[in-house]
Amino acid sequence: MPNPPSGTATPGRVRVRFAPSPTGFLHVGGARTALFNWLFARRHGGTFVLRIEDTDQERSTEESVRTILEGLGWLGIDWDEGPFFQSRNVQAHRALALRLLEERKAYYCFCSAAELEARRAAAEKAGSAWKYDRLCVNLSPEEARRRLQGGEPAAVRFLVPEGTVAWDDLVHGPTSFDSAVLEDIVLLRSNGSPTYNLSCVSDDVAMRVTHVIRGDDHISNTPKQILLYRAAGLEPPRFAHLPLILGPDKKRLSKRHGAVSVTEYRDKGYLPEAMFNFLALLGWSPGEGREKMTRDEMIAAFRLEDINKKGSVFDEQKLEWLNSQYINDLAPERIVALVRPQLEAAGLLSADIEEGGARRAWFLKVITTLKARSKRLPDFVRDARPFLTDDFEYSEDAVKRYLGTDGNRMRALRAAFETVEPFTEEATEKALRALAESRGDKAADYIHPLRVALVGTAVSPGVFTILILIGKERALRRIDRLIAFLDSRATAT
RNA sequence: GGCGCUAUCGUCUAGGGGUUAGGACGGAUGGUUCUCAGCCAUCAGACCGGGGUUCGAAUCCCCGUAGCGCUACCA
Repeated sequence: MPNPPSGTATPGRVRVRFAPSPTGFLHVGGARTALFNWLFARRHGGTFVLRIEDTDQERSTEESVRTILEGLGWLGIDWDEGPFFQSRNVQAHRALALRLLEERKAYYCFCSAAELEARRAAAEKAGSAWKYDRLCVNLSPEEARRRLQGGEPAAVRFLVPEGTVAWDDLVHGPTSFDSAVLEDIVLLRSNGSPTYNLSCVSDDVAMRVTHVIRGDDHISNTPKQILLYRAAGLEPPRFAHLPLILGPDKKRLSKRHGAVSVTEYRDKGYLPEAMFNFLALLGWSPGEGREKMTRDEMIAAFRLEDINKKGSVFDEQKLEWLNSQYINDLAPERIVALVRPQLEAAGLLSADIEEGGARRAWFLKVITTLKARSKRLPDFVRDARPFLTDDFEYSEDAVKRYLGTDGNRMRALRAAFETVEPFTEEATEKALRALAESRGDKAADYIHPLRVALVGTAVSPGVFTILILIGKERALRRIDRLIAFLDSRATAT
């Protein structure tokens, strides 16, 4: 049972929302925002609402909605209400704008995009910062109505009142803006569609959102929204602005930094629990140097006050390390279930290693010996290959480093192994070492080529371990194959 | 340009008027050993700069500087 909410929460039930726009995949920044909202809601026994901000009809796609839901689902971030689609609420958004219009807190603006652009260019040329010049602010309602009826298109602008706008940001502390720096923002476009700030406020009110937790690229939208709440006579929610996730160049993480979509990380073989844990630690720390934590531990420890203000670089190496930690905790059965599709795709899946199959137990042993050295799921597929098929090559590196010019040692080893019974790790190791000693060689002179014979690579788990896993019969065949390879090489040169 | 936000090891961070400035990833070295990984041990590595306040500042204040974000009839 988590402790009662700490002082940050306003009284009453916590309601938060994640509001992605479906114009692409779920990127890690968005995922982290969702995650923090989720953690906060769970911590306070509140409600997590999912709202899809699809009002940009040009760029929003259903496919994108699907991948966002898929990404959240993969991470185990579930929502209590929604998904709601913002586009369904445009009537409410418009009604709010119309109400402000009625109360003279907003006004019609007939300036066309081209006129605006011209005036802006002129202002910039003159070296002054451009802000909408309020050309239409004093139009009488009668004149506005007349021009509207005459078919002239008009946008609705919010009349920004004078004064300062301040709020106590839950992560940044007291923050304020002079409203003089704000221009009269467009609420309704000339085609009648609502703009972001209007829709956002309208929906947050409708959904009774108590805490807006979002990226700090929204800090400059916050005063506009607070002003809108005030104009509507509504109490604004609390705001918490999260630091951005950065690429290695300290710029906001984007596609040119490589993978930014959570599904890409899934496909690269990261575990959702590792990704979740890693993302939670980006900008948040529970203190005490805790790194690897369960979801419940994170929920219990989560406090907005502990979120730091500095943007954090996404360090995939650390993600990989965390992932390896999580992989290590996984039961072999779970690992098999996770890599099964890739095994199948690689043509390595056979009935006898499936659940209930004759070699199931054996295969679980293979996975177990591979576990400690695996950082990502595909590592298993790569490393399990020589256990599942004879179809593998000798790596160039292994050949260069460990293969001599003739097969004599391997011939001797093969003969020695042939008589080892039972064929155990201890017995085979003893036989190999005895053989090496009797011939005045080092054990390594046999061990390394043997590894190449067995798995084709210069690196693997302990040779005797894999030797037993592969089994006497197959091992002898593979030694034969290496001898043949060595002999053909000898005659070729 | 305007406005805003930020500033502790390479990276993620803890700490916060008096500390050997702590941990994790990554790096280096050594150990285990048949390789690599793992594991264990050790090491290197930071308070952006300048002024204040103070007996004492990385910590509080101011001023710089730098980085980032926003500056749409996108969200």
